[in-house]
Amino acid sequence: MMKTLLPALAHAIVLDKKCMAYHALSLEGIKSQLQSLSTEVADAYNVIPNLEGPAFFASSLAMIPGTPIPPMLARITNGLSESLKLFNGRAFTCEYKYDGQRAQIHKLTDGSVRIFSRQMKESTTRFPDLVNMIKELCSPEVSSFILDAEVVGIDRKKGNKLMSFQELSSRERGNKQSSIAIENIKVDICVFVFDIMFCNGQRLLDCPLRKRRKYIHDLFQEKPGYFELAQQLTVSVTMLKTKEFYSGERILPKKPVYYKTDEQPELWFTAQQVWEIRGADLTLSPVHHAAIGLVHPSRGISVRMPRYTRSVPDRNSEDCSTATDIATMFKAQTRKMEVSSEGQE
DNA sequence: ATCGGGGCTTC
DNA sequence: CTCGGAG
DNA sequence: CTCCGAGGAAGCCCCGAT
Repeated sequence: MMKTLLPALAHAIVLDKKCMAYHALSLEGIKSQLQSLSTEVADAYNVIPNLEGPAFFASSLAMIPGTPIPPMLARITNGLSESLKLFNGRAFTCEYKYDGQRAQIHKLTDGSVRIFSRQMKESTTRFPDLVNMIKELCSPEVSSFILDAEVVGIDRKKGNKLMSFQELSSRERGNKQSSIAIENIKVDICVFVFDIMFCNGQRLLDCPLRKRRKYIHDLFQEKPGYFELAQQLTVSVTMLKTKEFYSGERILPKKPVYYKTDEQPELWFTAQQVWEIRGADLTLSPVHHAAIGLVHPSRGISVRMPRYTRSVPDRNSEDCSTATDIATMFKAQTRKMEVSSEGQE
């Protein structure tokens, strides 16, 4: 109840001590003073949720690695349209919601690493493997930090397949005194880091997410299946409308037989929208099948560095570029060195 | 030595 | 985690 | 709208009964 009790206590103390010249203020003035007092203690609690000791009352508040901070929590919306409204047309970042367990990872100035749960309880003894990963993958110049991450169960024998929350929770717990034994861990974990709140004595919460992401990227070495940055995507409104459009019955249960590709995407859609794509070049591809057989017997043509430009509503799917069109475009472009060197195969 | 339930923690 | 009441 | 408590599923931990 810290968000209720703390402001109340602060009000009581200040009013009792008559620290401010309240008699000189209007009622509205007093209210506004108390309001800002509430904000101040709430801010302090968000950095030092531990009311013992002098740190909480220090004038310059700083996080202290080893003392967990209240986690930033998600808020539920009614759906995409409501989220969209909140961002009011601006691009925003989406992040994959991993189904695991929240972990606030601290590295202390003495070199030790400690893990805290969403409820700010210490869970270091449950994750000795995570502690080792951090020590291994953190740049030596980083003396202290606080990271926000999701720990997910992972099956390394099945191509790093992520496991369900239930499987992760079947992992041993350990207790305050003793860590679980690293040798007979039955559920491996991968850590997906999505934020860094503090690093080398510096509070980072006030700098943009983009920048915090870059800090993580620069200060840690990623290791697939062990320590990864959370997957994210910055989305424009055009893309979102496309995300809404391709839903429901427009998602197909399986690949239609007349779709000629070896690609194995997660979803298949009906062909009903024509998109304009801009690219740097057309290249011969061992993977993609567009215009296969027209410029090379076994290779198709792909777009190098493709970017979505716009959808073309006045064309239906039968009116998009054909294999012949693509072959013609490929032959017309000036840079086509692969053709001459590999065309003889 | 083994089992089961209450306690605790996660989501 | 979700839900709903209090303010 | 924010805060907070109630309540639920699932799993490990621990301790007392057998």
